[in-house]
Amino acid sequence: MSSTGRGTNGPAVTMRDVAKAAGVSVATVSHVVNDKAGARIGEDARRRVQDAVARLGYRPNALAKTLSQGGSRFIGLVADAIATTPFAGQIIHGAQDEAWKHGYVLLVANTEGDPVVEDDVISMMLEHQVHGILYSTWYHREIVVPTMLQQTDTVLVDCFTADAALPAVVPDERQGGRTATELLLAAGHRRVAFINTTTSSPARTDRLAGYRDALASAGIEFDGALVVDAEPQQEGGYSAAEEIVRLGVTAVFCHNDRVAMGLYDGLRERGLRIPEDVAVVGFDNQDVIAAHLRPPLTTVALPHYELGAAGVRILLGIDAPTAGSTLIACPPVLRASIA
Amino acid sequence: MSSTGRGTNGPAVTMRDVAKAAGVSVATVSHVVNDKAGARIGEDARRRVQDAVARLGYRPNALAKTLSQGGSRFIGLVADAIATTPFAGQIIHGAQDEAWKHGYVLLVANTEGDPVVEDDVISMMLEHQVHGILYSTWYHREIVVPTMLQQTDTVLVDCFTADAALPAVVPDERQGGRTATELLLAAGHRRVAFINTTTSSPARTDRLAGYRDALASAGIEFDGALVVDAEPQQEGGYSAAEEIVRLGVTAVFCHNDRVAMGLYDGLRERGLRIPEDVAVVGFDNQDVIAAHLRPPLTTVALPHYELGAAGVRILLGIDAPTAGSTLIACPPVLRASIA
DNA sequence: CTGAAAGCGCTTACAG
DNA sequence: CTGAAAGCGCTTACAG
Repeated sequence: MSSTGRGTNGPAVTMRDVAKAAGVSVATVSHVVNDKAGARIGEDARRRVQDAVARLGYRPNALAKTLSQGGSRFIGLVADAIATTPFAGQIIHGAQDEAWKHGYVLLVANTEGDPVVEDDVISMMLEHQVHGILYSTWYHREIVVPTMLQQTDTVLVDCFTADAALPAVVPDERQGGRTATELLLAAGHRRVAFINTTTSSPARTDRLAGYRDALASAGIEFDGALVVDAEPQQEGGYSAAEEIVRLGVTAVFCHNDRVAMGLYDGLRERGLRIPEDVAVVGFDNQDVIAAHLRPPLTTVALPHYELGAAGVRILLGIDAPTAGSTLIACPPVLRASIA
Repeated sequence: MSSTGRGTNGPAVTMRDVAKAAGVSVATVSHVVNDKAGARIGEDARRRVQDAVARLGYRPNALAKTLSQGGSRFIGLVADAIATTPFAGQIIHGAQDEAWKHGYVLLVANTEGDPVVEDDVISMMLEHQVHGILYSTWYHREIVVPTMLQQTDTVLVDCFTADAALPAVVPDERQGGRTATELLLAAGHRRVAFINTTTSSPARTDRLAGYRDALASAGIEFDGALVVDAEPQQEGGYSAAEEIVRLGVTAVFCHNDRVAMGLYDGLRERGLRIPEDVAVVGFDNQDVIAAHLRPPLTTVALPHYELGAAGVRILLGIDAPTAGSTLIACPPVLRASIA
């Protein structure tokens, strides 16, 4: 790669070079470089080593260190869709911060859901001696894991298996649904519709349960006519507008922010104002959308960052995995779509 | 991590174990496992090794391999914002696909733009003996790179330095601007407005240049009154609507999709239909937005995937770096917002 | 307080 | 065709 102009790196300086320059053995260098507790090193030798390190620009070879110590400092993170939403990015961000905090480095790989790539990626990670693997999906769902994962510790992030054999950390959809609904109820609304998704998923089931929880707590009878199904995108929300108007509700909880965005459109087209005529709450807190709708959308956040962080905590044994899935709260994000 | 139920991994099986099981030396195992061209291995020995490998479930230790071979198979990718848009994810996706194709693995790290984290991240990568580093930003801009990058080969992705000392690969904003404008011109529009961003950047400068190029080629005189500046989000587009209406244009090129989204709103509010009354074209092809606006937005794509892929190609010396920056085309994405 | 030596799991000339 | 041996850059008992 001469064309790129490689850095000023001659043949890397090793611990032996430092030892020679400092007039000590490599063992001594190793001890001072790593601040070994057990090792009593003379002030003089220590200083000479430190000087040599600085002067030569010595940088330890992490790979060699791993080899001799056994057990690497890698954690693998496999994601199924890194390129479509920021969700995977948030999981990576949370996982990385937590991993770093404990001296671990993330080896991330994107599979786009391809099982063949998935196996390649997992063997790559295994060959790199990862401490364990975080297997993540971009939306909460049940999965069947690649069998190759049995060869290492793994924790599931934003997904889970039917038999709950693997520790999993997922968003608390039910609490999220309850929270969203309560936001509307707290503003005085009594007839609140719920535009749920047509696709079956934990989000569909549990957000509905949360919606019912909130109604029950408020002493409002559940009315099945008030929940309408729609595709989980803008188009779905837009189409649902007519039904929402017909229902004559004053508030609606949307399955996600994209649906809310479509609903805004449909409502506006029918002369309804948000939040004066109808209050709206979304779900996801999707960056490019929620904060920039008119009015800015009150919603409930999907805790992807925390999902990633909690995942590594469990993988490293810092947090104990809950029996079943570990639930992470979906916090409310208040903006202006509720009057 | 016993609580997680570690995989069925006893003390990893090594090449020595395989050698013993196959009744050969480790050298022989190494040769057959790596399919060494030079080495003539008897059919018999080869088979015994392969059997042992399969039977014991041997998996080579990539770290040890790297150590003995020198020069690792890692490429570092530092990103400044992985959690807000899918852009970084697309760069990662492209870089990973290309890296894998050549037997390299990506070590990705997110810095959220923090210089301290940046230095930590780069030293981590250096210690892991990366072959080189891809330094990327989530929007195209001029930067000054961390000096630590001098210690290895690096290529800039979606950013560049003033002195062009480092190879860089960036989107061809000018061509993108021209393409967007031409889409409108080709549909017969003559008075096309341009809502540019208020923030100074290559995108602002070069998309404008492209817009002028297109007009010039079409023999239309540039009219400065037709370019209006707005903040590069929905709010900016919405606010610009009034001016657009006043201008009486039949077409507008928006600095990005988010601006277009806001403009849709503002235009609709004034009773204008898209694309019948005014045709709109965006920029970015932002996943969650562009395809789901009403009508779906015709736009020009930011080639993040290609940026990442081209970056590794240059880093690996497969493609020669262009003097100055390597420009990647921004292709048009046709949908329904142009009549 | 400090060093010689063995070892981590692999590769690679070099012999035979 | 196959193996013994040295070496990659580090760590870690163990001596002294």
